Amino acid sequence: MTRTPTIADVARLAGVGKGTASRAISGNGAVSPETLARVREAVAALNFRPSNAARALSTKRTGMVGIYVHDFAGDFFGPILQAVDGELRGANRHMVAANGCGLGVGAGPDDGDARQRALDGIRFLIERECDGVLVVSNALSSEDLDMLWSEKAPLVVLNQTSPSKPEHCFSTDHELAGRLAAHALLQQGHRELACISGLHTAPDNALRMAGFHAELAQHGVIIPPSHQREGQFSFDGGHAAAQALLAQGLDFSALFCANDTMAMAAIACLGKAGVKVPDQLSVLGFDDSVLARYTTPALSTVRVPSVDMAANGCRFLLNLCYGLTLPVQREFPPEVVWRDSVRPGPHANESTPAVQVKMARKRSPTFKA
Amino acid sequence: MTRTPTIADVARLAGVGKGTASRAISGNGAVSPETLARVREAVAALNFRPSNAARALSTKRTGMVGIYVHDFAGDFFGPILQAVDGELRGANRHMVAANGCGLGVGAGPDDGDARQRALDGIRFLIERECDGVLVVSNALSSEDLDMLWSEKAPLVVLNQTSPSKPEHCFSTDHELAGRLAAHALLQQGHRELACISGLHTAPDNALRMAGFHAELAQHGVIIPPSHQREGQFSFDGGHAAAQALLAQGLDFSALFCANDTMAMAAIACLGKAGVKVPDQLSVLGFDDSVLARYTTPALSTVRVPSVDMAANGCRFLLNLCYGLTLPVQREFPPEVVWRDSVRPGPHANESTPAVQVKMARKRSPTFKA
DNA sequence: CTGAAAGCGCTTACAG
DNA sequence: CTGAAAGCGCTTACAG
Repeated sequence: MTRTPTIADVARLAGVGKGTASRAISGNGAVSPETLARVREAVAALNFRPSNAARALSTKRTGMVGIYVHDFAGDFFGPILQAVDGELRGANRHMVAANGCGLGVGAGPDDGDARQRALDGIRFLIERECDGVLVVSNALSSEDLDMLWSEKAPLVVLNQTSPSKPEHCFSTDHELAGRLAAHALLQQGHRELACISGLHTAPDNALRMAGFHAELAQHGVIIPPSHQREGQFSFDGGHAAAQALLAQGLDFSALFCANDTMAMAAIACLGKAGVKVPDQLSVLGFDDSVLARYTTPALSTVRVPSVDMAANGCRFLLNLCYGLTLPVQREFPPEVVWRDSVRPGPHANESTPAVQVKMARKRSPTFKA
Repeated sequence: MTRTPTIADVARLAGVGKGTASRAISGNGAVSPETLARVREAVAALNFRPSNAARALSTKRTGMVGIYVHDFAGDFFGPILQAVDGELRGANRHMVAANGCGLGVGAGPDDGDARQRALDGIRFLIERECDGVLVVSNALSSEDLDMLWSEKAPLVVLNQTSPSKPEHCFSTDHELAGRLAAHALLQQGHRELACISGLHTAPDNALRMAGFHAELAQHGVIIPPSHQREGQFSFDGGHAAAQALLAQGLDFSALFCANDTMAMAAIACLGKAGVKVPDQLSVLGFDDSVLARYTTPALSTVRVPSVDMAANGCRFLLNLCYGLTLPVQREFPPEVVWRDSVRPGPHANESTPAVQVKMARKRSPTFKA
């Protein structure tokens, strides 16, 4: 017969009941050693693979967990997907991914609003019967998350926190990270600054920039509105923002970009305009993505451990969905990494202002695993 | 009741049989307009969503198609995943992705061999009951593909061709693309060259480099072995290769890199070493990935329409698996795109050699859609 | 056009 | 420890 074998075939060949075969194969329920061996033999002989659909129907678990990201391209998401897929396969589950961009042939990345696309993408995953879903989006409010948390699939959010379910959120301290960025620039003697922020609607961006400006203000430096631009976290946006900044004249010695993608584009723009980085202008990135080591010059940046964050969030979800007890960790401290794009600035010889960055560090509360 | 509604609930509420409700909901089979309306109402009232698991069990289709890529990160794969996901969602199917890197927590990208990981990843997708699978790998031989094609799920391969099932392969003409690269450099007056190839085991790399060298040879230029390095298509590899090249002295005027990732890393390496691109050295990339516009200087490169390729391959698979008739196209001509990293070389004033690149262009045979 | 019934391939109480 | 039976929620011949 050419038909794919079912568990009934296995049972028959092994000379046992279907129930026993099932228990032997799935490992749920006791079977005698001899029976187990016979069933195993039959499985091997027939090259039997249990049907996931049938299993899903009777157990009400599909073994798949979904992940929603805004976008599959980009240096930020790739490594996260990689990490999640790794964890899942390690746990013998699998990943189904959705993103907020592709919704049919004609849809470009920008039609419809990002929030609705995120909601749709996540619901798609839930309707497809994922046992749990991971979301990394910056278009969702706390209320949106609350709504999502009331649906049937367990959901953990990455790169964002929410007061209502802090234990389901895995994020770095973006505010602290922003302070670290400010501190880095100040410490190098820069006080005339410009910055390119990400999407103004994104919570991580808001926290990051708030921390950045707060730390600056604490040391008496403020950035005039004309020197604050928004670059939507994209290459194009970063490039345009840098261009606009440049058009006003180069009366600042350092530029902070809210992610490495924009920093790379800014450097490209600067290069084209003939301004040397870091000789004439220092630029500091954010994320420490794969790009950062290989821009020209190599990017100094503040690193956030996004891969760890994703891996741990995923393990937490796995524990939640399948009753596992994988180790999960909740601290993902940002840190600045120095490469070649930031040089000492005009105020480098003044006494470095004392910084209280460390104060801002707070231990996160302990949760039941 | 808080139980999720089943089709039986819908049927009861609509006052019809389960079979009728099923026909009305799925659209398979005729139903009278009135019945249809009543069923629709019931569906809406109960917020009914059919169970995919149950459907899969009876129809033997899961509605998911798998895609295997070596790696989720990287500027090449991201846009491909994006395109495939878009096509699939447009067709109301969904994507499950696997990659060759993550196989459990401890596994790094380099343990085990790439071929085995590709085979495992693809089988994983098949066992998970994907209705079809898309593969983009450069670690598989024609024999491997033949073996895979004998398994149950229809499989289409991207970025590679195979003689046994050409209609199931969607690729650009890598050999021609390599010729184009050579032509571009020659035409700009470069005759002393160096190159960084990708993985030597990868078919696309082999074709590309063969075309490159063949075209060069046709015009009397050959690259000494010392000036040919291998960079595994990665940032790190490209950087190391550039470093090795530089260590030998700068006796060449242009460098060809077999992908943009390596080109970006090479530029970074060059920059660190104080050699100016393109003033002292021209560099030509390959792919025209998202990075190419934003390196410093912006990268001249040969573009391969990988997104089109992925989208069309996916549509072909969709047609195959679900009997659809989506339009599919099979020509993905490479072309060189000029930006700022290549400048006229020392032989720019000599008569440009006549190039026969166009000859190499061949129409692909026509297949039944 | 419609309903009743069988079946898809597993798992899981329930008896023994 | 094991078998027989019912059930998971759909779809699809089969009659009518």
